[in-house]
Amino acid sequence: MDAPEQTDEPSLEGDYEPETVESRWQQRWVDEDVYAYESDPERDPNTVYAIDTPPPTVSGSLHMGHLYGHTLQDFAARFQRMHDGAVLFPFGYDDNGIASERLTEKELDIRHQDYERREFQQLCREVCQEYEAEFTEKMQGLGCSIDWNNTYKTIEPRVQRISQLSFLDLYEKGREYRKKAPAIWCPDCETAISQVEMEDDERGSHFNDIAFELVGDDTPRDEFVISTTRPELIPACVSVFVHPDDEANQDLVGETARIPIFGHEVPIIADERVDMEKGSGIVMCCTFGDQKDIEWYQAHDLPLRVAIDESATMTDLAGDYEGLSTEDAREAIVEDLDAEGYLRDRWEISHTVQVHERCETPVEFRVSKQWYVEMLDHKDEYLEAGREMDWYPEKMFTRYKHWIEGLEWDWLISRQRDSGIPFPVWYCGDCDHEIVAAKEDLPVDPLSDDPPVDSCPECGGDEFVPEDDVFDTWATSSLTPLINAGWDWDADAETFRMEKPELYPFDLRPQGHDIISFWLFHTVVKCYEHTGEVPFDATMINGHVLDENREKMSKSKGNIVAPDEVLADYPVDAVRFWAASAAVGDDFPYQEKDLRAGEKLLRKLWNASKLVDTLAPRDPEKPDELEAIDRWLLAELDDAIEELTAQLEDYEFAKARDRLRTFFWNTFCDDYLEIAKGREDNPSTQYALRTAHRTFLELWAPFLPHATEEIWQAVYTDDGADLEDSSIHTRDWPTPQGYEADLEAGETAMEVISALRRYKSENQLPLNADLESVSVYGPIEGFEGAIRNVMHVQELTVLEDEPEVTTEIASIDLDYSTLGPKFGSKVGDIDAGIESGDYELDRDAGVLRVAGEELAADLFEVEYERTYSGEGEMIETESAVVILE
RNA sequence: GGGCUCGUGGUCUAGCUGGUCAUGACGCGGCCCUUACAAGGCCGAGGUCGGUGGUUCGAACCCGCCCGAGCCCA
Repeated sequence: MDAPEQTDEPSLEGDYEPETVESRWQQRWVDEDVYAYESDPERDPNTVYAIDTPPPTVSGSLHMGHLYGHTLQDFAARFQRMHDGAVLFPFGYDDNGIASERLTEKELDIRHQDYERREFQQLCREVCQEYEAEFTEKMQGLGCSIDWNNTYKTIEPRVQRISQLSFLDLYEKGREYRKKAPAIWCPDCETAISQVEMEDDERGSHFNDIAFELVGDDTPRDEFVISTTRPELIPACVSVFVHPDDEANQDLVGETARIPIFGHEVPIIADERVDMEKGSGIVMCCTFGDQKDIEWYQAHDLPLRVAIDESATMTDLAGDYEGLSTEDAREAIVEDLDAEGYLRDRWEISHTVQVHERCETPVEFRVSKQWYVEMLDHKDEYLEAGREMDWYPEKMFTRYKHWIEGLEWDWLISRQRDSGIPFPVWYCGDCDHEIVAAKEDLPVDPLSDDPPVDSCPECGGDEFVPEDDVFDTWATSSLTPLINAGWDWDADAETFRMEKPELYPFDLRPQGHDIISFWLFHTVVKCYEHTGEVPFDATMINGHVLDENREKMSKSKGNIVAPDEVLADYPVDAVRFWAASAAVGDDFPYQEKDLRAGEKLLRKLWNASKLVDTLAPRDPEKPDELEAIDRWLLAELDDAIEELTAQLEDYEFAKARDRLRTFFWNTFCDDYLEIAKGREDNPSTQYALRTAHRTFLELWAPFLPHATEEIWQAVYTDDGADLEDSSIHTRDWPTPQGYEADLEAGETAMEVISALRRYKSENQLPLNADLESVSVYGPIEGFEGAIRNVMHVQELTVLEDEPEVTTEIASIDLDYSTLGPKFGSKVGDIDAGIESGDYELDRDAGVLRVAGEELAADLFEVEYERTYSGEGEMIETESAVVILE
């Protein structure tokens, strides 16, 4: 076999070679800025389509989720670019955070603690650059129409400035506060973390039954037993709870208990949050064992007893156990309880504990000073904002709704970490007064920079303590629309303004369904508070890519499919065709056979293009009058354009894909092209062929950008034309041209053709075998030539009258949709009457009498069975009768 | 434990504002080299629409319960 020839120029020669074609176009699209967005603040926002893209963590590898998510966005971007003009499809790199911190330490063999934060961040930026470049290359290999001139990195100073501006704005609006409150805490990382960063893990442990004595003389009993997995928390015990319906233990309510070993006394309180099924039904409440302890602490105004410090070491409250780790203290306390007779039982269990997802350390709940964004008082507004957006699919709105309705805590935004974007805040060393940075100074790092004042405006003190916390990563990720629109503080005008106001609100927020409650929700909160506007017109929720067996891909299962491997075997366009197969929002499996279907389509498109090229000149004259068959094709094409446009506007990519494939493959290739082969010198057909072919390329362009570009450039552009103008992707989306045709006749003709094909197939005749004489009874006016030609019919007769047949009633079809409401429960009797033949058909009156009722003509249809008694063989189709002799 | 979503031939799916032969693709079997494409074309087989109870003249579709899967939150 010959080596495939390197094709540097687009051409229709030979077979389609995606491996050379696809990379060539990817390169040229980027090099020649085909997808560049030019901002014009004066532009009408309605003519700009802007996508707020998700910023992937670039130090990680590209996975199928990236590929799928961006491909969906690209369908929308490419369609909108053709349909409605300017499109912004930006790209964001998320490398602000612990992942890049670790990466930098590893890469440079350093510890971040040895550097000033600002210096270390500079090192991070340098290290991340390589990863960004690599990620960019991989993304460009997906063929998405991203504008690579419009990118942002969450680690860059511009983004730091916006993040800090956001903090200042919310602070000034009174939407943020610093408060001592319980927070989820990782004792290994020594930071507060959010709920999102926790995960469940199954761990071995022990249940310990511990006896508590009652205090006082006249007590209902001497002692009771509680069960706990965390005996080291008994020095932190602040109360004991009993369920109000727990009759067996009701006598304890109102009494006072003494804590063994430590001796302090706590009240016994009734509360319905007690789980009566667990252990003795009596539970201790500590500072803090779990989230329920926090609820109780808040609900019953309990005191704090902090026995565990930020590094999971016992405090002085733990008396003799001070300085021990929680684990050592647990063992020591159990031993001592046992020695003193308080330990009544102990057995091994396995249970779920909540651990920090990053280091797998079990979390603690600690009281510390943290920054919060107030949210609970604006829940209604955020819900309303969600309602104002269009949701694709609509059903996903309920997730957002339930999330907001279930919110119980304000948003904790401070993290005790080294890497990240610092809070632009200092505190007065004397009075703890909060001093925030001046907007024009941002970005600042309080660890390196001085506060904007010389003395505390509150007490006059001149010592300042820098805040060393950094923002939660979502505090920055939730600003992507503002980053993309260039939101900033205008010091002269003393107001916030956007560099590209025409983009905001954005047209589309794409989202995985798993992070609706984080990314989308937090973005709505932030942008709404800053601008008073809902940041998105619409949100498109994408599902997850599962493995061949419909299971979630995960490293531990080892069932991950890497995009690199897929793209090594299949053309990008075939992968895109697969990506378009699922309804937006549904999870769907990776299936290799679907990729083969895409490959077949590319081959079909290529081969059909070659055929069209041999049948018609590239730019034929438009004839004054089109013939019926050609007008029919173009009228059908008009219908397809109309439907596809509506589907793509509604993000119904799967429907659009199937509609277009069916029309292209079955109607155009199987029906029309076969007919056109016999009409190659006909100017009407030549014109229709070219019009349809150009239109098909345009309609396919959002789905199959590489193949359509290759064919378009090979056939319809002049050499050396500027790609920005000549690319198929910058053309106008097709609109219906108003072709009128006898669609019924076209449809009937196609039925006749397929009936003849079936006849040949069933009689094992070649499809190009001659048929001597064929008669047709049915509306095929204008299509006689086409039928004769494509089916090789020597003599075609159109019958004026129905052929000689003896007819017999085969069945009577009822129109149940009107019959049902009209006759209700009589329908059963009517059915039975027809079934048994017990009815009377009055042809003169046009009515059917059955079961004592009279049905008008519009309620039923009589189907006849025809028996042909003439010469030859009769074939019936939906709307025609065909006779072969 | 709570909420949301999903369950349709061997596989992936359409249909789900109720109307009676349930759509298409892949796979499978048979036939056909026809003025692009045999990696094509034509024909065919294959379904208790997860189970169950109900509403209705009529349920894949609406409602209840159960089973299974996924996501989110406890």
